[in-house]
Amino acid sequence: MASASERDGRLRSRLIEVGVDLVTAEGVQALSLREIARRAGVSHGAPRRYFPTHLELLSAIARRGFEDLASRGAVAIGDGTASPREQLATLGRVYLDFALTHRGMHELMFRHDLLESNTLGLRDTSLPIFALLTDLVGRARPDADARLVAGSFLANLYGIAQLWSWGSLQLTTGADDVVPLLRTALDAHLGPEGPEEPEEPEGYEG
Amino acid sequence: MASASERDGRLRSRLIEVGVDLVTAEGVQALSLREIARRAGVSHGAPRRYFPTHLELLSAIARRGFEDLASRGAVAIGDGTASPREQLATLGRVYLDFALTHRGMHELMFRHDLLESNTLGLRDTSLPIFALLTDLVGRARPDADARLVAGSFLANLYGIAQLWSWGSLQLTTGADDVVPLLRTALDAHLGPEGPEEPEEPEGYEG
DNA sequence: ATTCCGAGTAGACAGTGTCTACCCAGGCTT
DNA sequence: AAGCCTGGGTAGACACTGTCTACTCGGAAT
Repeated sequence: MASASERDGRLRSRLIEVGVDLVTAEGVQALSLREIARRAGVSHGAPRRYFPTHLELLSAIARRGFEDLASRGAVAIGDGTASPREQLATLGRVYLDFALTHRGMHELMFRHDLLESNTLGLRDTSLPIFALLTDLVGRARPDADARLVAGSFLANLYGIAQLWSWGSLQLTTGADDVVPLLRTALDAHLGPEGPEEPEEPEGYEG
Repeated sequence: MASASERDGRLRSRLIEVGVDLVTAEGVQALSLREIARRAGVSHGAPRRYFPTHLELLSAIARRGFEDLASRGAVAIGDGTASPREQLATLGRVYLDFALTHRGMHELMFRHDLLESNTLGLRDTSLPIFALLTDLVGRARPDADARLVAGSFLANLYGIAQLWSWGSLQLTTGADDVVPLLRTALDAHLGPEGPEEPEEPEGYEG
């Protein structure tokens, strides 16, 4: 029986689950170490056995968010037979939808102190995502430096998620959903929407 | 003598200055209410006379950051005779430079809890900036919806500042400065760099 | 049967933001 | 001129936080 491995991380995964629920329901400021322990039904010192510091517990919760997001992306992409542009549009929509419906988790995922400490292993999580983006961009725009365009596009998505989530863009654009902004970012980085085949690159020497 | 107005806000502005220095020197986590009061040489209850809550003091400090950034932008723009694209490039460079050399302040300025509470009056600060951006974008790209493009471009700049500041892009792009990314974002939203005169817009009637 | 050890408890400590009672000098009224 | 009032600051309390440390206890291994 799996009693060993089961009990090894029983409280550990329970803490993470409680944290995920808590940040989803009440936001990132509710994620105090003691509150998580309380809701998990253990004393405030118990988490220390598995997470030496509060930050490491938060990192584990944030990583769950990244895994969740990556899985949603994978599901939406499917077998990956759609055009690169369509896949990028799908990924962008999935990401923005996730960011706006899981605001607390999204905020947690991109906290500076989490990202800057490598305890999260976050770079390992984000690198394949960035590689996928770079590949798609490279296929959609073979004329450009795919890493630069993919980086700028990723930053664009992130910025839209942030500015939109705190309402800085709703007032100014007057729109009631984020899709036009996503389309604008896509058009900007991939060129205006070609119907099927990509337009011939100008000034591109093969 | 201006004793009345002087003494009225003497401690108030002192607290803000201490906060600005502190966040610049030691980062946003050093901005505890009590630490600011300590460095200002007053008791921990004194700030409450001017800032009913810690958040309002932080907001006042952040607003100083916005004013500083806006003034740098205005200086860099000068009389505004340069081309819209050049002005946008200048503003982008000023913003990214500010964000990367004043990381603590930049982080404070865009904290969710500050932006979401209107105590800051931040929207009043950011609206004219966005209006300027929209105007410049509208002149640089008369064919497009200026609000959408300006919003996406602003989000792009913000995202680049964030992702770059925590190192998610250095590793992947391999570059050692942020200028290529800025150029990529500019090219994306304003079209590839025309030498002097803007290239004729395609499919533009009128 | 005894020893040992992992896992969790409980208390202490320094630090935080907020609240409240107090205090005191300066200007006002009377 | 005497007394009051009030703005501006002090100081202590309170609940809460993250971390550290001493401890307990049940079950497994020797």
